Amino acid sequence: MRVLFAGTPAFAVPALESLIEAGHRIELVLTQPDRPAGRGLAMVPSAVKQAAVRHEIPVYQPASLKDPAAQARLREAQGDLLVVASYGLILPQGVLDIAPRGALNIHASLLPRWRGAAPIQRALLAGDPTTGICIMQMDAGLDTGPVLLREAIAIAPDETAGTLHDKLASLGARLIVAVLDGLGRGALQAVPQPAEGVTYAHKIDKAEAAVDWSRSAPEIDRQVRAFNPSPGAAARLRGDPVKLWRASVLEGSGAPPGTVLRVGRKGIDVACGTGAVRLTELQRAGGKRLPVDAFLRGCAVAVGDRFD
RNA sequence: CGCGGGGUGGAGCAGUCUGGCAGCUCGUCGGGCUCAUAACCCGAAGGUCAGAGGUUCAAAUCCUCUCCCCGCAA
Repeated sequence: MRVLFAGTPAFAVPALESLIEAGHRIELVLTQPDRPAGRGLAMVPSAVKQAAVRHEIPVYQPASLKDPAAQARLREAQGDLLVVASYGLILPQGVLDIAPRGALNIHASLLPRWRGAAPIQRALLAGDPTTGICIMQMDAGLDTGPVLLREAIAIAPDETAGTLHDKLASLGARLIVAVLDGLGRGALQAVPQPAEGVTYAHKIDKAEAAVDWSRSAPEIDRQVRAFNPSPGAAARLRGDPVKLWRASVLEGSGAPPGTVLRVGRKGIDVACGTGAVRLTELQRAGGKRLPVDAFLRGCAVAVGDRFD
């Protein structure tokens, strides 16, 4: 099939590549404009753009798709189908209608739960036992269209946003190829989303990464996992910023939240509002992520110290 | 030119301000001792102090440039 592909971050790359591998012809890749990012604010092309360039596929990076000129450009590409994966721009109806076979979206949740921008992190933060991928037909709403194919996966107890992202990205890649195959044979039926169980996965705000020690240990553990590898659960030890990358939940203590209860090579145990967490991988500003024993060798932490 | 921290035996760090013996906690190797939850004692090996140039009697330390890593911000 002749496909127009719209995507931006790393999540969309496996889908793009498996479509290519399955023999579909990618006429044009839409991705967000290069942005100043990282230290020094150098202009950085999106992960999808980098992949498209590797495969020598034309790339188009309009600032907005409302622009008639942009829509004309899409029409010229003459795709049968538009495939969207984490593109990051709202598609006006005019764009959704641009390909004869419509527009499909790869969404990383079991719709209608976690419609929106950050389904992976939201599922982890909420402590969901499962999540998955839905391939849906796009309509004017935010992730509201009927679902063509869906598959669930379990969220492991030690799952992080990084591991879950990778699993879902490859699942999405597999399912989108399956859907294109099914469409070709007319073998798929779109199922409207249930009205019950709708939740929204709002974009992650950096402030949410700050650890509030008065919360329960399981909540803090989920926060650590949801924000690994980005942006990292942010804590302060004696006033200095420290990122928490790995933790586990322990029984409670009675000490004021944030108090260091024990320090050892197995971890730094810290009291929470309810229960306690054992920190096993952390990072100081300017330093790298370190397992707790290495961390302690260069940064003295004593029982009674406070995280705040 | 967005702001800032950093690169020192295999790991993590101190030492740099104020130039003057290469240091700490571990790891590794050898020995000893008890054989007791991560043991303890003794000893040893292992360093172009990121790289290049400069200042100096003398540079990890001061000056200039380059490379690499990271925190913040976006």
